[in-house]
Amino acid sequence: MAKIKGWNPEIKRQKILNSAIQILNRKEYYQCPIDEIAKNAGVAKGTVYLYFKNKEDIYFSVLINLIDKVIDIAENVQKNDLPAKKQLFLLLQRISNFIDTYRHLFLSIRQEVKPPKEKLHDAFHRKIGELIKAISAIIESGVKKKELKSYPGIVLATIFLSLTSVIAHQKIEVGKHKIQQIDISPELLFKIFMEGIER
Amino acid sequence: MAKIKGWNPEIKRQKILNSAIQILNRKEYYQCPIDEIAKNAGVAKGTVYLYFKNKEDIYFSVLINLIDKVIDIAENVQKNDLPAKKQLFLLLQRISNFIDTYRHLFLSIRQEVKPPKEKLHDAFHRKIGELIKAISAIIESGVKKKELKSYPGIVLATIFLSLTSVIAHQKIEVGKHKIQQIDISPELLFKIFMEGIER
Amino acid sequence: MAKIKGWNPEIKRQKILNSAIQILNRKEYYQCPIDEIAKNAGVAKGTVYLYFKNKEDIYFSVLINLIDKVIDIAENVQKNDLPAKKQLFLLLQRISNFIDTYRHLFLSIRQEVKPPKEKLHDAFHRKIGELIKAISAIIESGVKKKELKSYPGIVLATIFLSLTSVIAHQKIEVGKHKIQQIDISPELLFKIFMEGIER
Amino acid sequence: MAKIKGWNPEIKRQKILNSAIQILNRKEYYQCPIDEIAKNAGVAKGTVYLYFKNKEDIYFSVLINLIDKVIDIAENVQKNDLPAKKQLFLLLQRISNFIDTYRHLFLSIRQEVKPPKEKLHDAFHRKIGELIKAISAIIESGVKKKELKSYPGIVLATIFLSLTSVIAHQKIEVGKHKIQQIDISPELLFKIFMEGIER
DNA sequence: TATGAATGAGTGTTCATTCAT
DNA sequence: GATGAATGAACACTCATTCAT
Repeated sequence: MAKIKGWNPEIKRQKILNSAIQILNRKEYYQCPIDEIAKNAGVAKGTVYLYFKNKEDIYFSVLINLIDKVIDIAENVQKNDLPAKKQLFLLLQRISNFIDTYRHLFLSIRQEVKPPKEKLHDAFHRKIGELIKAISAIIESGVKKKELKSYPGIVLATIFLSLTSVIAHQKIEVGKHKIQQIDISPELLFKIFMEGIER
Repeated sequence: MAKIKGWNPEIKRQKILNSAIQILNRKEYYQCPIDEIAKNAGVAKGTVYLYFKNKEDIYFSVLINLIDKVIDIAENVQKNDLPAKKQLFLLLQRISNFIDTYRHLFLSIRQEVKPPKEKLHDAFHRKIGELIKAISAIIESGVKKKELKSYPGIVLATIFLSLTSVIAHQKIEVGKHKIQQIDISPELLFKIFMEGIER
Repeated sequence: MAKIKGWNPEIKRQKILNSAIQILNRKEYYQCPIDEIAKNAGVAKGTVYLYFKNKEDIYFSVLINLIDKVIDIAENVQKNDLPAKKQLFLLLQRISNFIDTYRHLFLSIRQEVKPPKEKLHDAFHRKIGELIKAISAIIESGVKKKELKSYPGIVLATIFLSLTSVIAHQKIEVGKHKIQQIDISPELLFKIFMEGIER
Repeated sequence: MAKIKGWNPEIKRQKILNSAIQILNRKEYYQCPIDEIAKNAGVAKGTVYLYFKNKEDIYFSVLINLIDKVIDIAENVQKNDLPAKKQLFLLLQRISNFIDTYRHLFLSIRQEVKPPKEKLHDAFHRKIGELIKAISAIIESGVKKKELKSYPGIVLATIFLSLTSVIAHQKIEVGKHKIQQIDISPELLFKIFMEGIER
């Protein structure tokens, strides 16, 4: 039988991926049975294995998918012809919003370190590299335009990314009350990143 | 009669804890069977349950134990009567060394977000609070002495802690080669934190 | 698509149930690992959990299944248009035979008292109620026809059921010799139930 | 060191036994850890093993202890020089009261059938035999005095004992309501045993 | 005699993965 | 391709029993 006209395996793959993103954003990896991801995607368990090699593959695909979204944000920000400083602040704000939705997974990205299976992890790290590059591009344009001090773009991008996790740790509720009373606004964070804390 | 002369439960508890620290620093929580932790500590599985309520209890005890070590570092640094700035830099260096040994677990600390059991997690968060306080103390003394700009100590401590994870992400080897070529030294990181990046 | 043609979950469920009946009839509940029940049924341990929620579910399902068999006996006996007295005797005989095969489980039925999980136990007790009703029906027809004294059917059914356990305790072998030399035949038991022992 | 004057191992044994009776009357055998029995008796776990060979030994000792109490009841009743019928009724009443306290264990006695270890079970069955004998004695005196029909005492005693379990099954609460509405009083039960149900 | 820390076999349950349909 | 029944390895946790003190 010929393929159904217009049938696209990518669509179903994405459906499963989106389901996985939801589930994995709620709980730890080991608390997310494939079956739950499948049901949530409206497909059978076996179907998941037609699109992903195994559970880890799903996991890293989710992370990569998420990083892609952040890369998109960075690239969109860069298209503006605002000053680099403004772009960077905009980026921080948008990532901050992004984190509101994907906090748990976002922190997973930052945390992921030791992979059982090399291949998957390599792809993941290459993707992280891409993200750093995308942020780096904004920064380096700022360096070029003398808006920013001339540190290597990659270095600053790495630090910038690290700062975003400050945002992610805000507003985490424990029990029924926030545990950290302080709210570090993107504005404040950005100011400190720009000006430092030394008098 | 009851307690055997010289028997000390804390010693064995610590032995198990140290074993758990080793194992949990190597792999994810769900990949660390209690049995492995026990064997590694030189005791039987059942013995672990004499000292810890369950696996989660071990996990959070490990994290708390680790945070305690960092708190110790911070408190020791503070005892010097060096300028706050120097203290802060010293702290960054020492945490950097600390991370060399406990990288994976250290990142777990930063990442820990969704706890199944409230009680354990509350204790964990209180401990994180203590750590922030300890770092904050150093910073506030710097603010008082006009070495640092007058931001709230807790805010800066939170950001400072976040920066340490930049260190943790350095030098992560994937496969047989570093994935990130850049090396962000504590010196560089500190300079940026102090002076900002804006020209 | 979904269900394979001819696949019938009831058949496999029953297969597992029958296996469980065999095993549980031989030893105490806590001495019957799920794994043994599974192997005996020719399936894997995991398969058991596709058909039963947990071990208790198996246990109560077994008991209910067994009571159903006794209810069937009672209902079949009632279909005869023999006098109630004859029916009652027939019932005693048939239950007596039934007990030969399911002695241990039959005594479990009588003994079951303290349930950890309400739901399962409720179903079990409802089933016991059904059995009492079925026996009661025979007795009440006898009361109506003035064959029997006019006690409430449920009362007499309860007592009747209790008498059957006299049968169950017969012929229990301990070591290699019967422990109770006496044999109380269904005939004798029935006679006493009918006529009493008072002179 | 000499034995402490008046120290009696039987006293401690009995203390443990009483504790075990309490615990085992509440839950199933397999749900009663030795440790709980020990704590409840105010001794250490190890101590239990100085007085009992293993858990089964405790269990059968408990049952035997309980049967002894019923034997005592029977023997006390027999000492009266009431008519056998009155004695039998008295016995039923007293056992009924006894059951109020030891219902769960009492039903265990009736149910116990398949023992893993021969020796312990033999002792148990011999004790059951004693009980039957004690009840039998009352009955046979009644037979001799022509109060009762001349069935073998053992047979009637066995049936009599079986009837007591009707009492035990009364008033069992399931959820929050009695499951069996009927209350079969000792009086009614006795009347039926005496006179039968045939018209 | 008494203790209770230590043991490790045992078991209920979960869940990633496979494969016949 | 899609399904979901079947599998069985894996693992947390319990608890009877032992034994050094």
